[in-house]
Amino acid sequence: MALKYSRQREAIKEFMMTRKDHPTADVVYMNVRQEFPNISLGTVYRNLTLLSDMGELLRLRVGDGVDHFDATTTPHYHFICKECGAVSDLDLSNMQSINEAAGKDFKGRIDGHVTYFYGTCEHCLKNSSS
Amino acid sequence: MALKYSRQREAIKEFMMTRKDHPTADVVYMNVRQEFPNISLGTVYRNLTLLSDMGELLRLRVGDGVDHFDATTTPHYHFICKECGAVSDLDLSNMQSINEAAGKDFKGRIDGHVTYFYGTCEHCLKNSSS
DNA sequence: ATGATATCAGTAATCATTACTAATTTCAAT
DNA sequence: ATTGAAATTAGTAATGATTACTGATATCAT
Repeated sequence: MALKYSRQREAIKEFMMTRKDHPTADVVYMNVRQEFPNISLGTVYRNLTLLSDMGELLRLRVGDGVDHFDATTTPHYHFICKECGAVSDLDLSNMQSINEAAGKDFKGRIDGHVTYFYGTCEHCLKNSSS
Repeated sequence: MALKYSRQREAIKEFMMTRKDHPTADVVYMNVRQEFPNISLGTVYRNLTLLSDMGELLRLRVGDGVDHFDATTTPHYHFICKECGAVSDLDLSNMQSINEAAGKDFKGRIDGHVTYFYGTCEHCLKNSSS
């Protein structure tokens, strides 16, 4: 029941802290394998899920069919490039007001929202003009 | 290349028009089977994808791991109940302004956004108070 | 009617993720 | 330091949603 220390979990956590590009489980796996060559993908998934459940990570479902993970747990918004699929952070303050706007004329209770912005990233804009 | 009529596709389209609860492929399958007992799940998926690609349906990835489909293609927002998973429409006008707000200090181009509101639906609120 | 081709039913394959199991690691109590 | 219960792991199998394949059938312009 009690949580026990594990080197693998610590390595996953540390790797996530170094990344701001919201990697997928597979990317985490490939990278942590450099330190733990025998780590299994299941261990990566289990720990990413555990850390997400504990609130130390965010699990992002950006609509590409693969889960992304984010070590920045303070509320913020994300941008997804339609060209390359890259996920990046947006500098946009929390829009609590839209919860209330959505709650007008709605019978249930609205606790929060998830917003993803879509478009073309800086890098792909440059490439398409070539 | 040219699109040909098919009874199955028409039945799927008609079924989708009668529903406002954003059914999954499996739900469509179970229902259309009453009229076409031999229809296959692959046919349902292929047509739902085709109709989505043509813009006659919306494919919603609400974060529960299963795609939902929506015959209302005019822009609107959705609510997902955390208790029962039901997906419903919200009467909320389009918030184009948040695209511009998000675009401040952002180097790429933002074309649009997807927002899902989460909470507890009217029905589950009633049940939890028992 | 006929022929080209889009679509179908049925089934197999794919892909991300989760579950299972025997072996290993952690860690509190001795 | 040793022990032993419980958590964690590596490896692999299973799951579930979706897509791809294939030979047969339906559509439709000629």
